[in-house]
Amino acid sequence: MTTTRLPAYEQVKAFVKQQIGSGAWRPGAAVPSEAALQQQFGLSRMTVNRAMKELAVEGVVTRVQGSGTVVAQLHRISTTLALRDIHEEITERGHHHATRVLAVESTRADAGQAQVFKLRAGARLFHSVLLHLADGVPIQLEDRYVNPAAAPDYLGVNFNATTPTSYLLEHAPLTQASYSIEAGLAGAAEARALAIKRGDPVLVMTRGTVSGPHVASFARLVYPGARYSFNGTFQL
Amino acid sequence: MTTTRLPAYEQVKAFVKQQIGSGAWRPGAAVPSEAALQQQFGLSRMTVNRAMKELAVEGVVTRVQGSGTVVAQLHRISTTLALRDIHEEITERGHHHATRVLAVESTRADAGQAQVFKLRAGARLFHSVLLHLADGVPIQLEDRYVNPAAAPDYLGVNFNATTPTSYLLEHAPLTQASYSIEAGLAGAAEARALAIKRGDPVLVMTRGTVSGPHVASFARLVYPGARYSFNGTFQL
DNA sequence: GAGTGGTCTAGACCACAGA
DNA sequence: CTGTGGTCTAGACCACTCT
Repeated sequence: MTTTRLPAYEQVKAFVKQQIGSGAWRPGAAVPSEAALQQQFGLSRMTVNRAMKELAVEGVVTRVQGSGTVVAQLHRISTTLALRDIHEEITERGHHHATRVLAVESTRADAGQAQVFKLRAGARLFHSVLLHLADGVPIQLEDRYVNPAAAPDYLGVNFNATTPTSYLLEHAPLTQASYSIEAGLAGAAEARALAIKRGDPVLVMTRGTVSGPHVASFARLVYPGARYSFNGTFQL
Repeated sequence: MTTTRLPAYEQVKAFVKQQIGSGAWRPGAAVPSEAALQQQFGLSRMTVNRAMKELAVEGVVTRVQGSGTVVAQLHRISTTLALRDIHEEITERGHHHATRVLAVESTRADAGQAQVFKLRAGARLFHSVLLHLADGVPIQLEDRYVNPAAAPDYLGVNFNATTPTSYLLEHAPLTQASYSIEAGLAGAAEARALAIKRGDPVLVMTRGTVSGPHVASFARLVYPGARYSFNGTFQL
């Protein structure tokens, strides 16, 4: 056998997806109740329930307790955008990752930073500026501020051996994060670091992380627009 | 009671997350087996299993059959980037959405398009160019090619009443999609349409969809960099 | 009240990893 | 072989919606 036998709940999921994909069940249409599917497949309700629950999580169907299950109105084309460690991302694609440390220092929070980190203005903040290269080509400029309370030894880290992302995940367990992706133009300093021209397009990701009680870190990640893109796929 | 009692499996999940979040269980550390948690909480194995299974899906822990469960090495900061219908997205934020139809026409596939759509060069393709506005401000320029086999009546659609995304999801059930997000510079035509200056930064999303046997559609969505960003959050 | 999904139990058998 | 997670059953009670 080349095809391993699928678990029962996967067969139910496949059946439902096939009905939807073929257009037989249109968005908004009712999906058979768990009891009906139970009969049809000769399975226990727990198994059918698992299948439908997973389809609901995937956004394929919408379930309302007491009412029923319907084919999701707008199939959310939702993919998981994984915000991964740049080192992992580069090496996984078979390239060589190197880091150039441009600055590692202790600074004082200005008014805006103080608000973001929920500290008072003038509080100590760690600051690092790193350039990440894939096979020698600049791919990400990482400008990061770190809350000393969350990672007291941050300034002593050897960033040629560990990335800030990796170090922080290890030492300041992540409880919350948010990101934003925008387009921008390279400023003079950014252009110089990334080896592009001033005014060239760049992708800017701003990322904030919370670790327990602390706002741990804020990073501005600048990617050369011509050399980097975020990609993803979605499968029904 | 302001706090509703949490389901048992949610309590188990919360406990595990709390242990990880507080740093008590570090990445790579073993998580108690299902049997142990079953004892500790006085629950059936199915319930404990559900909790751990969901944590695995969320990327909080890694499970290996026969081996055990460990705290995930790098907490994937993975959020679902939902590629939603622009109309939904704008109205949900309380703004008014309007569409300006710049072109709706039938064209012939050039070599590149033919390859993408898996058609022969010269085959018929539908083409639409729309400008989406939020409260009168241009927010997305949508340049889209559609496979007539997937949506024969595409040219007859009233795009002031329905967006192409919405129409296609309705008439060509989605089975697969892929996207790419890049930074670019506005060209002359794009700048004019979006009411920005030539050379201003733009976010460019390229999106392809497959519906059953057909490559259904390819769209190039251009957002003014200063007025749009992709955002997301992650919660442990 | 009938029908639906949400949760939970106390068992069971299996596939797989590691000693 | 023991311990682990993966799957599955045949019941059960509950919360909710709709009529």
